[in-house]
Amino acid sequence: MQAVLDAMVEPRRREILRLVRSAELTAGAIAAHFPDVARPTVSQHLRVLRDAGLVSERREGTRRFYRSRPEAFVPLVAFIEDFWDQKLAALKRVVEEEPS
Amino acid sequence: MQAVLDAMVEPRRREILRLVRSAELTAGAIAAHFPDVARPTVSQHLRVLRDAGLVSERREGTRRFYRSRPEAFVPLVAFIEDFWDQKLAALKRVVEEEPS
DNA sequence: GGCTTACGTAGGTGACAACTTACGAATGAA
DNA sequence: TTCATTCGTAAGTTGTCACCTACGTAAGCC
Repeated sequence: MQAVLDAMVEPRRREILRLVRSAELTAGAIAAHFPDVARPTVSQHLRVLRDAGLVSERREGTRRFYRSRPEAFVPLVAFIEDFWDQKLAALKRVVEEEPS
Repeated sequence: MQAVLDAMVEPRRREILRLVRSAELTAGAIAAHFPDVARPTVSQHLRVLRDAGLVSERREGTRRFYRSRPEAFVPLVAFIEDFWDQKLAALKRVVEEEPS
């Protein structure tokens, strides 16, 4: 989960995730969406995303296709859902112990 | 959402969130859970969490009580859920266009 | 074999963030 | 008012991360 958060905290990496969430794109196509950033930088972003499991890589000749792996979000969502549960439990305790 | 991620990416800040998710704690009580970190550092972490809306602050005399605000996770969860939806939609398209 | 295309890796730079010690502000008690 | 308690703020240091340019690798084409 640390790796997932490290990857997600960078705005450009989140933008990359949005690009490949419904379509498989090559590294070049992805880089083309960031004219203000050099291509090797995008390569590094893709590596971080891949190491975090947030995207998968498929090689075809010299090209590499990337697409999102939403499964990687599961631990993060579990972490957050824990908060909702605990909050509700705490609220319940308060209500029961202090009837208005 | 950027502020929420910036706050969450720090392991100690996530630990603080866990501490105050089911109980209201003072800054001192929270700092006591991190013997290897100076108290002002915890103060700074609390500020980041507060600015992100992840915790609320209540002052009582010289003490300040903190507790978690799970509502702050909503935009992040919405972002992630978008991926599940798009993934399902993409899968549906593939299935319909390429009947086994 | 040479050349092009597509992409990653290496190494160095600048900015930012987490940490520290020292100090300040505000409340409460003697 | 003086002192202690509780906590935040200020300022400086260090490590990490995003970025760049230069180079390396691997596949396809002439």
